Amino acid sequence: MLSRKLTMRFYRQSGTDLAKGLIGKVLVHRIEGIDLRGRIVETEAYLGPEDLASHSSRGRTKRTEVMFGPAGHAYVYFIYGMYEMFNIVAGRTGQAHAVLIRAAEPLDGWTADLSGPGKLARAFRITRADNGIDLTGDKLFLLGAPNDRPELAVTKRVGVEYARHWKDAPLRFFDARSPAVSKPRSL
DNA sequence: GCGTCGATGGCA
DNA sequence: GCCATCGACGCG
Repeated sequence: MLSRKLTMRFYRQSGTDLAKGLIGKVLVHRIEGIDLRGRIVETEAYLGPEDLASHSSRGRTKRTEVMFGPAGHAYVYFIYGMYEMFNIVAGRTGQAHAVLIRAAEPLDGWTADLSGPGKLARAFRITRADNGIDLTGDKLFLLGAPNDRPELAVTKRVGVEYARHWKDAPLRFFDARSPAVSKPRSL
């Protein structure tokens, strides 16, 4: 089956629906004529300013600016002094929904450990230089996978214990059959 | 196989 | 001071 590039229309779903919908899709980074490719197996949804776990809950700042923009763009930020995190803006413009890509399975015989958001971004060579780029372009983009039928599982998000009543929200999604999912498979 | 902890820098 | 993390280390 021919895989088509995901469109703006697809990215305009709510953060929750996009996070679910991205499981099984293929992430591609075209770099120096080589395509790095991985099958996404784990995501988390962040639901805008009211979501206390989302960076957008602190309002619109230089860092969070792209999250408030149109869907289908990369939001990449730096954390813990050494990791980049790759997110995809979702929903309607101004809604500031986003999906964190947490894990993937490497394709094409690529041997890389993509089990965790820090490791994934590093292996895919995604950095803050990619912040704000349009994911319907030819550099960094996603492909559909028509025959891929992941077994969807849900838990609370990782590392958001500070987020008060949002900390236990069931917004982490993963393919229950994938060995590449990062640590916890239940609450 | 667990829990704990240090690295390391941008951000509000 | 706090982090949407990771890997090294100590335990027994």
